[in-house]
Amino acid sequence: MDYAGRLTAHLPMATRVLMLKSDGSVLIHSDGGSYKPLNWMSPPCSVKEITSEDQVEWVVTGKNDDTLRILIEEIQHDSSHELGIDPGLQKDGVEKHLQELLAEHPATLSAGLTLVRREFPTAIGPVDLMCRDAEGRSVAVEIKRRGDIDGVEQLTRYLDLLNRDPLLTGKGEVRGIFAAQEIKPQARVLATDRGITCTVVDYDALRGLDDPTERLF
Amino acid sequence: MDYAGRLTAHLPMATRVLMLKSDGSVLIHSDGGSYKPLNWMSPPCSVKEITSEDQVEWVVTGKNDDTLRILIEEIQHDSSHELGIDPGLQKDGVEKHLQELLAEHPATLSAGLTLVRREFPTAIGPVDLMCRDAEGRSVAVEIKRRGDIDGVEQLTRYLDLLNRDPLLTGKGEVRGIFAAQEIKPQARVLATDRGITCTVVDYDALRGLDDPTERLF
DNA sequence: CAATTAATGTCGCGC
DNA sequence: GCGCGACGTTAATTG
Repeated sequence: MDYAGRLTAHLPMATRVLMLKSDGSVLIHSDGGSYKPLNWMSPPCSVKEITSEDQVEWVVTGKNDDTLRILIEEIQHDSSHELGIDPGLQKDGVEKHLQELLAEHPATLSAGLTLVRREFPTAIGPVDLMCRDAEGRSVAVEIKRRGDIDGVEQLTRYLDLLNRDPLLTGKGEVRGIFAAQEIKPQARVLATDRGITCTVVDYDALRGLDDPTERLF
Repeated sequence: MDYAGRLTAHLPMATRVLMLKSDGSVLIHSDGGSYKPLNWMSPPCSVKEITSEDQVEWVVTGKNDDTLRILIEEIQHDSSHELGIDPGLQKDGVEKHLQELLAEHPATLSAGLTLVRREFPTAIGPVDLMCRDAEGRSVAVEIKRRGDIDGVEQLTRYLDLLNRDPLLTGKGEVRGIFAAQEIKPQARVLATDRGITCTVVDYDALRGLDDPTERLF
C-alpha cells in the first residue's frame, strides 16, 4: 500500500484485512493494535479497481488529492454484506452530562453552594458553573472529565477576569472550584498554589442523587 | 451492545461488522462513518462467549473494569484468518521530518540564519531549533505542522527562559520564530503581539531543496 | 463554512 | 510505567 496526502506512507506486502464501506471509504487493519487502522481513506472518496494478469489494484481517491493505492496479490477471503442504516450510538457520561448533574446538585461541590447559572458568559468564554456560597461570595466552577493543568490555567484566566467585575466581588474575591472525575497531581499542585479548590467528582454517586426511575440504564 | 467504562453507551440491535483481533480487542463497525468504530474495546482485554438457546453473548473485559456486552441474534457470516506479524507502517512528512528539513535549510526561515543545534535542551523541554542570525543573535525556532495558540505559548515559555541566560543574550535578546505549514489567525495575532516572527513553511519546496536522488518516494 | 473544543481519543518518545 | 505532545488526529458544537 502507498498513501500520499497530508503525509506519505508505505505498507509492505503482508496479509491484512481490508474493509470497504458503502460510502467508498477504505480501512486496512492488521491483527492487533487498536481500533485505528494501519491506513485508511476517509469519505468522501471513490475506489477504482484495476485488474491485471496476476493481481488486483485499488486506487482510492479522496478529497484534496489524497490517494491510496493498494496492491492485492492474493485474496484469502472475500465477503460482502448489506448492513442498512445504523440507529447510531447513545452516549452518556461526558463532560456535558457531568455539568448537568453538578448544576442540579451544586452543594456536592461545597456545602451551601447554590447555582447562579450554567455557561455563565464572559469575554473569553463561558464559565461552566457560576455559583454563590453561603456567605454570598461568587464561586466559579470549571468542570473536566480529566483534570489536568490546562483546565487549571483556563479557570485561572476566568478568575482573573471575573475579579475585575465589582458586581461579582461585592462580598469578597471570586473563588474557584476545579471539579473533575480525576485530578492529575500536577494540576492539583498548581490549583492549590492559586487558591483553587480541587474536587473529585463521583459520577455514579451523582447519578444516584437523581430519581432512579428517570434513568434509562 | 452495552458499554460501561469511562462513559456508558448503548447500541440498538442492528446488522453490523464485528472484528475480533488476536489480542482480544473488539471493533464494532457500521457501514459508514470513518475509521472509528461505533464502539470497541482496546487491548489488553479478554472476550468470553456465552451461548444460550437462541443467541450468543460476548462479554469483553478490559482494564479498569471496562466492560462491553454484545448480544448476537443472527450471524450472517463468520470468517477467521491468521494474519501473522505485520511489518508495520513507514511514515514520512510529519513534524519530525519537517524539523529535519528545516535543520538542513535554516536560511529558508530567515536570511542568514544558521543552525546551532536541534532539540536544544532547556529545563522546561527541548527547543526544536536553536539558531544564530547574521548579527550573532540567538534565535529559537518552534516547529508545528499546524500552528495554533498552544505553540505560541510554548515558544513564549522557552523565550522567557532563554532570555535569562547571559550566554545567549550577549548579542541581544533571543528572538523567536514560529514555523508551521499552516498558522491559525489567533496564533498569528498572539505571536505578533509578543514579537515572534511567523513563517509558513512550504513542505514540498523544502523537499525540493534536497538532492532528489536521495528521496525514496 | 470556519473555528473551537472534547475524546472511551491513540500513538510514540523520553525520563 | 508515567508524563507530555503530536496526530493524515477525528468528531461534535458553535458562531
